[in-house]
Amino acid sequence: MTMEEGTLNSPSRCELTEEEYEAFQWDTREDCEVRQILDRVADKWSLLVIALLDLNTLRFTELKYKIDGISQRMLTTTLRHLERDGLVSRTVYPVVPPRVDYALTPLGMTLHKTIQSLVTWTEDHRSEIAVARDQYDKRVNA
Amino acid sequence: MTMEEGTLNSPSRCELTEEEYEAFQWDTREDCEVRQILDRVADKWSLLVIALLDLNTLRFTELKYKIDGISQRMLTTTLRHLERDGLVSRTVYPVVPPRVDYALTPLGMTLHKTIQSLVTWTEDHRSEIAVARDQYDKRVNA
DNA sequence: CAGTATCCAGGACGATACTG
DNA sequence: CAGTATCGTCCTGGATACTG
Repeated sequence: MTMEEGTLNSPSRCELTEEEYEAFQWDTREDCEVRQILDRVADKWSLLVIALLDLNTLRFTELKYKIDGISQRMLTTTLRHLERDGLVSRTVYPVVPPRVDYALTPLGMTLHKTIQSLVTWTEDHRSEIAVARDQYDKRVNA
Repeated sequence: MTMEEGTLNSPSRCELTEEEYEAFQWDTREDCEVRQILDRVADKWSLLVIALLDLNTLRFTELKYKIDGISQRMLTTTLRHLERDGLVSRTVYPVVPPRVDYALTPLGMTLHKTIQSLVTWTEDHRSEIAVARDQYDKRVNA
Protein backbone atom coordinates (compact mmCIF):
# COMPACT_ATOMS: atom_id res chain seq x y z
CA MET A 1 0.00 0.00 0.00
CA THR A 2 1.59 3.20 -1.14
CA MET A 3 1.14 6.32 0.89
CA GLU A 4 3.02 9.07 -0.91
CA GLU A 5 0.98 11.63 0.86
CA GLY A 6 -1.28 11.64 3.86
CA THR A 7 -4.93 11.10 3.13
CA LEU A 8 -8.25 10.85 4.83
CA ASN A 9 -9.33 8.11 2.50
CA SER A 10 -8.68 5.11 4.64
CA PRO A 11 -9.23 1.43 4.09
CA SER A 12 -11.26 -0.47 6.62
CA ARG A 13 -9.25 -1.99 9.40
CA CYS A 14 -9.77 -5.52 8.27
CA GLU A 15 -8.21 -4.76 4.92
CA LEU A 16 -4.83 -4.07 6.48
CA THR A 17 -2.09 -6.27 7.83
CA GLU A 18 -0.81 -5.43 11.27
CA GLU A 19 2.20 -3.67 9.79
CA GLU A 20 0.26 -1.69 7.27
CA TYR A 21 -2.10 -0.65 9.96
CA GLU A 22 0.65 0.65 12.18
CA ALA A 23 2.08 2.66 9.32
CA PHE A 24 -1.22 4.13 8.34
CA GLN A 25 -1.87 7.70 9.35
CA TRP A 26 -4.51 10.10 8.29
CA ASP A 27 -3.88 13.57 7.24
CA THR A 28 -6.06 15.47 9.66
CA ARG A 29 -4.15 18.71 9.40
CA GLU A 30 -6.49 21.57 9.90
CA ASP A 31 -5.33 23.32 6.75
CA CYS A 32 -5.42 20.27 4.53
CA GLU A 33 -7.50 20.57 1.41
CA VAL A 34 -9.69 17.59 2.12
CA ARG A 35 -10.76 18.85 5.49
CA GLN A 36 -11.62 22.23 4.07
CA ILE A 37 -13.80 20.69 1.41
CA LEU A 38 -15.39 18.31 3.91
CA ASP A 39 -16.27 21.22 6.13
CA ARG A 40 -18.02 22.78 3.20
CA VAL A 41 -19.88 19.75 1.98
CA ALA A 42 -20.76 18.40 5.39
CA ASP A 43 -22.17 21.77 6.34
CA LYS A 44 -25.70 21.77 7.71
CA TRP A 45 -27.26 24.09 5.14
CA SER A 46 -25.14 23.01 2.17
CA LEU A 47 -26.35 19.47 2.54
CA LEU A 48 -29.97 20.57 2.35
CA VAL A 49 -29.43 22.94 -0.56
CA ILE A 50 -27.61 20.33 -2.61
CA ALA A 51 -30.22 17.70 -1.95
CA LEU A 52 -33.04 20.05 -2.91
CA LEU A 53 -31.33 21.26 -6.07
CA ASP A 54 -30.73 17.69 -7.04
CA LEU A 55 -34.47 17.38 -7.38
CA ASN A 56 -34.73 20.44 -9.58
CA THR A 57 -33.66 23.95 -10.36
CA LEU A 58 -34.98 26.44 -7.85
CA ARG A 59 -35.21 30.17 -7.39
CA PHE A 60 -33.90 31.97 -4.35
CA THR A 61 -37.28 32.34 -2.69
CA GLU A 62 -38.26 28.78 -3.43
CA LEU A 63 -35.18 27.55 -1.64
CA LYS A 64 -35.84 29.83 1.29
CA TYR A 65 -39.39 28.56 1.46
CA LYS A 66 -38.44 24.93 1.28
CA ILE A 67 -35.69 25.04 3.88
CA ASP A 68 -37.31 25.59 7.23
CA GLY A 69 -35.41 27.90 9.52
CA ILE A 70 -32.79 29.24 7.13
CA SER A 71 -32.31 32.99 7.11
CA GLN A 72 -31.90 35.04 3.99
CA ARG A 73 -28.35 35.76 4.94
CA MET A 74 -27.36 32.15 5.47
CA LEU A 75 -29.00 31.06 2.25
CA THR A 76 -27.09 33.70 0.33
CA THR A 77 -23.84 32.74 2.02
CA THR A 78 -24.36 29.05 1.46
CA LEU A 79 -25.22 29.53 -2.20
CA ARG A 80 -22.15 31.72 -2.77
CA HIS A 81 -19.91 29.11 -1.22
CA LEU A 82 -21.39 26.33 -3.28
CA GLU A 83 -21.12 28.46 -6.39
CA ARG A 84 -17.50 29.22 -5.65
CA ASP A 85 -16.75 25.53 -5.27
CA GLY A 86 -18.36 24.84 -8.63
CA LEU A 87 -21.17 22.74 -7.19
CA VAL A 88 -24.01 25.10 -7.95
CA SER A 89 -24.65 27.36 -10.93
CA ARG A 90 -26.38 30.71 -10.72
CA THR A 91 -28.33 32.04 -13.68
CA VAL A 92 -29.60 35.60 -13.71
CA TYR A 93 -32.40 36.54 -16.09
CA PRO A 94 -32.44 40.24 -17.00
CA VAL A 95 -36.11 40.74 -16.28
CA VAL A 96 -38.13 42.80 -13.86
CA PRO A 97 -38.69 41.61 -11.25
CA PRO A 98 -35.39 39.76 -11.22
CA ARG A 99 -35.27 36.02 -11.61
CA VAL A 100 -32.31 33.96 -10.48
CA ASP A 101 -32.17 30.23 -10.90
CA TYR A 102 -29.96 27.91 -8.94
CA ALA A 103 -29.07 24.48 -10.21
CA LEU A 104 -26.54 21.78 -9.56
CA THR A 105 -23.56 21.67 -11.89
CA PRO A 106 -22.44 18.30 -13.23
CA LEU A 107 -19.88 18.28 -10.44
CA GLY A 108 -22.59 18.96 -7.90
CA MET A 109 -24.66 16.14 -9.29
CA THR A 110 -21.91 13.65 -8.62
CA LEU A 111 -22.53 14.33 -4.95
CA HIS A 112 -26.05 12.96 -5.08
CA LYS A 113 -25.24 9.34 -4.36
CA THR A 114 -22.98 10.27 -1.49
CA ILE A 115 -25.40 12.58 0.23
CA GLN A 116 -28.21 10.19 -0.37
CA SER A 117 -26.24 7.50 1.37
CA LEU A 118 -25.85 9.76 4.39
CA VAL A 119 -29.52 10.60 4.55
CA THR A 120 -30.55 7.01 4.03
CA TRP A 121 -28.29 5.89 6.84
CA THR A 122 -29.84 8.47 9.12
CA GLU A 123 -33.36 7.38 8.32
CA ASP A 124 -32.53 3.71 8.63
CA HIS A 125 -31.04 4.11 12.09
CA ARG A 126 -32.98 6.87 13.72
CA SER A 127 -34.92 4.60 16.01
CA GLU A 128 -31.74 2.92 17.21
CA ILE A 129 -30.29 6.33 17.92
CA ALA A 130 -33.40 7.43 19.77
CA VAL A 131 -33.16 4.35 21.98
CA ALA A 132 -29.48 4.94 22.63
CA ARG A 133 -30.19 8.51 23.66
CA ASP A 134 -32.91 7.49 26.06
CA GLN A 135 -30.67 4.93 27.70
CA TYR A 136 -27.78 7.35 27.95
CA ASP A 137 -29.93 10.06 29.49
CA LYS A 138 -31.35 7.63 32.00
CA ARG A 139 -27.88 6.44 32.96
CA VAL A 140 -26.63 9.99 33.41
CA ASN A 141 -29.61 11.24 35.38
CA ALA A 142 -29.56 8.23 37.65
CA MET B 1 -44.94 6.34 -4.62
CA THR B 2 -46.29 6.53 -1.13
CA MET B 3 -45.43 9.47 1.02
CA GLU B 4 -47.17 8.98 4.34
CA GLU B 5 -44.79 11.31 5.96
CA GLY B 6 -42.30 13.84 4.73
CA THR B 7 -38.79 12.59 4.39
CA LEU B 8 -35.35 13.74 3.41
CA ASN B 9 -34.69 10.53 1.59
CA SER B 10 -35.47 11.54 -1.92
CA PRO B 11 -35.27 9.73 -5.21
CA SER B 12 -33.26 11.29 -8.01
CA ARG B 13 -35.25 13.57 -10.25
CA CYS B 14 -35.03 11.27 -13.22
CA GLU B 15 -36.74 8.52 -11.28
CA LEU B 16 -39.93 10.52 -10.97
CA THR B 17 -42.74 11.30 -13.36
CA GLU B 18 -43.73 14.93 -13.68
CA GLU B 19 -46.66 14.39 -11.36
CA GLU B 20 -44.75 12.53 -8.72
CA TYR B 21 -42.13 15.19 -8.84
CA GLU B 22 -44.60 17.98 -8.21
CA ALA B 23 -46.06 16.11 -5.27
CA PHE B 24 -42.72 15.40 -3.71
CA GLN B 25 -41.68 17.48 -0.76
CA TRP B 26 -38.91 17.08 1.69
CA ASP B 27 -39.27 17.33 5.37
CA THR B 28 -36.76 20.02 6.16
CA ARG B 29 -38.36 21.08 9.40
CA GLU B 30 -35.75 22.29 11.76
CA ASP B 31 -36.94 20.08 14.58
CA CYS B 32 -37.26 16.94 12.50
CA GLU B 33 -35.34 13.97 13.76
CA VAL B 34 -33.41 13.38 10.59
CA ARG B 35 -32.02 16.86 10.52
CA GLN B 36 -30.94 16.63 14.12
CA ILE B 37 -29.07 13.43 13.47
CA LEU B 38 -27.56 14.78 10.29
CA ASP B 39 -26.24 17.77 12.17
CA ARG B 40 -24.55 15.40 14.55
CA VAL B 41 -23.06 13.05 12.02
CA ALA B 42 -22.09 15.72 9.51
CA ASP B 43 -20.31 17.61 12.24
CA LYS B 44 -16.74 18.56 11.53
CA TRP B 45 -15.14 16.80 14.48
CA SER B 46 -17.54 13.84 14.65
CA LEU B 47 -16.65 12.86 11.13
CA LEU B 48 -12.97 12.72 11.98
CA VAL B 49 -13.48 10.85 15.22
CA ILE B 50 -15.66 8.22 13.62
CA ALA B 51 -13.30 7.71 10.74
CA LEU B 52 -10.34 7.33 13.09
CA LEU B 53 -12.13 4.94 15.42
CA ASP B 54 -13.15 2.89 12.43
CA LEU B 55 -9.47 2.10 12.01
CA ASN B 56 -9.08 1.03 15.61
CA THR B 57 -9.84 1.59 19.24
CA LEU B 58 -8.11 4.65 20.63
CA ARG B 59 -7.51 6.30 23.95
CA PHE B 60 -8.42 9.88 24.68
CA THR B 61 -4.92 11.24 24.24
CA GLU B 62 -4.35 9.26 21.09
CA LEU B 63 -7.40 10.82 19.54
CA LYS B 64 -6.33 14.26 20.62
CA TYR B 65 -2.91 13.67 19.14
CA LYS B 66 -4.22 12.38 15.85
CA ILE B 67 -6.75 15.12 15.25
CA ASP B 68 -4.90 18.28 14.51
CA GLY B 69 -6.39 21.38 16.02
CA ILE B 70 -9.00 19.85 18.30
CA SER B 71 -9.09 21.10 21.86
CA GLN B 72 -9.52 18.87 24.88
CA ARG B 73 -12.89 20.37 25.47
CA MET B 74 -14.20 19.79 21.98
CA LEU B 75 -12.91 16.25 21.92
CA THR B 76 -14.68 15.49 25.17
CA THR B 77 -17.88 17.10 23.94
CA THR B 78 -17.77 15.29 20.62
CA LEU B 79 -17.12 11.93 22.26
CA ARG B 80 -20.00 12.43 24.71
CA HIS B 81 -22.36 13.24 21.88
CA LEU B 82 -21.31 10.22 19.89
CA GLU B 83 -21.60 8.06 22.98
CA ARG B 84 -25.06 9.39 23.67
CA ASP B 85 -26.13 8.55 20.14
CA GLY B 86 -24.84 5.02 20.55
CA LEU B 87 -22.16 5.37 17.89
CA VAL B 88 -19.17 5.17 20.18
CA SER B 89 -18.52 3.07 23.27
CA ARG B 90 -16.44 4.22 26.21
CA THR B 91 -14.56 1.70 28.31
CA VAL B 92 -12.95 2.72 31.57
CA TYR B 93 -10.23 0.52 33.07
CA PRO B 94 -9.89 0.87 36.83
CA VAL B 95 -6.15 1.37 36.80
CA VAL B 96 -3.75 4.12 37.75
CA PRO B 97 -3.15 6.12 35.70
CA PRO B 98 -6.61 5.84 34.20
CA ARG B 99 -7.13 4.25 30.83
CA VAL B 100 -10.20 4.93 28.75
CA ASP B 101 -10.75 3.31 25.39
CA TYR B 102 -13.04 4.60 22.73
CA ALA B 103 -14.36 2.35 20.01
CA LEU B 104 -17.08 2.29 17.44
CA THR B 105 -20.21 0.39 18.36
CA PRO B 106 -21.75 -1.91 15.76
CA LEU B 107 -24.11 0.94 14.95
CA GLY B 108 -21.17 3.29 14.50
CA MET B 109 -19.48 0.80 12.22
CA THR B 110 -22.41 0.85 9.84
CA LEU B 111 -21.46 4.44 9.15
CA HIS B 112 -18.12 3.49 7.65
CA LYS B 113 -19.25 3.03 4.08
CA THR B 114 -21.18 6.26 4.11
CA ILE B 115 -18.44 8.41 5.52
CA GLN B 116 -15.92 6.74 3.30
CA SER B 117 -18.02 7.64 0.32
CA LEU B 118 -17.98 11.26 1.39
CA VAL B 119 -14.24 11.35 1.88
CA THR B 120 -13.60 9.53 -1.37
CA TRP B 121 -15.76 11.98 -3.26
CA THR B 122 -13.81 14.85 -1.76
CA GLU B 123 -10.49 13.40 -2.76
CA ASP B 124 -11.66 12.50 -6.22
CA HIS B 125 -12.87 15.98 -6.95
CA ARG B 126 -10.57 18.27 -5.09
CA SER B 127 -8.70 19.44 -8.16
CA GLU B 128 -11.95 20.32 -9.90
CA ILE B 129 -13.00 22.29 -6.87
CA ALA B 130 -9.69 24.09 -6.72
CA VAL B 131 -10.08 25.13 -10.35
CA ALA B 132 -13.63 26.29 -9.77
CA ARG B 133 -12.52 28.41 -6.83
CA ASP B 134 -9.76 30.05 -8.83
CA GLN B 135 -12.13 30.93 -11.61
CA TYR B 136 -14.74 32.25 -9.23
CA ASP B 137 -12.24 34.41 -7.40
CA LYS B 138 -10.90 35.80 -10.65
CA ARG B 139 -14.40 36.62 -11.83
CA VAL B 140 -15.27 38.37 -8.59
CA ASN B 141 -12.05 40.35 -8.33
CA ALA B 142 -12.25 41.46 -11.94
C1' DC C 1 -37.68 39.29 -6.45
C1' DA C 2 -33.22 38.81 -4.95
C1' DG C 3 -30.44 40.29 -2.78
C1' DT C 4 -26.80 43.70 0.37
C1' DA C 5 -25.66 46.17 4.70
C1' DT C 6 -25.66 46.57 9.52
C1' DC C 7 -26.25 45.34 14.06
C1' DC C 8 -26.29 42.36 17.77
C1' DA C 9 -27.12 38.00 20.79
C1' DG C 10 -25.84 33.50 21.83
C1' DG C 11 -23.32 29.68 21.36
C1' DA C 12 -19.13 27.43 19.83
C1' DC C 13 -14.68 27.05 20.89
C1' DG C 14 -9.91 27.69 22.78
C1' DA C 15 -6.95 28.56 26.81
C1' DT C 16 -6.05 27.78 31.28
C1' DA C 17 -6.27 25.87 35.76
C1' DC C 18 -7.49 22.23 38.65
C1' DT C 19 -8.66 16.95 40.17
C1' DG C 20 -9.41 11.77 40.90
C1' DC D 1 -4.10 9.93 31.97
C1' DA D 2 -8.45 11.58 31.37
C1' DG D 3 -10.94 14.36 32.27
C1' DT D 4 -14.08 18.75 34.66
C1' DA D 5 -14.69 23.71 35.55
C1' DT D 6 -14.40 28.36 34.42
C1' DC D 7 -13.65 32.25 31.72
C1' DG D 8 -13.34 35.13 27.74
C1' DT D 9 -13.44 35.69 22.78
C1' DC D 10 -14.75 35.18 18.30
C1' DC D 11 -17.72 34.21 14.93
C1' DT D 12 -21.89 32.15 13.36
C1' DG D 13 -26.04 33.29 12.19
C1' DG D 14 -30.75 35.70 13.10
C1' DA D 15 -33.40 40.08 12.75
C1' DT D 16 -34.09 44.15 10.54
C1' DA D 17 -33.81 47.70 7.22
C1' DC D 18 -32.67 49.19 2.78
C1' DT D 19 -31.87 48.82 -2.76
C1' DG D 20 -31.54 47.72 -7.94
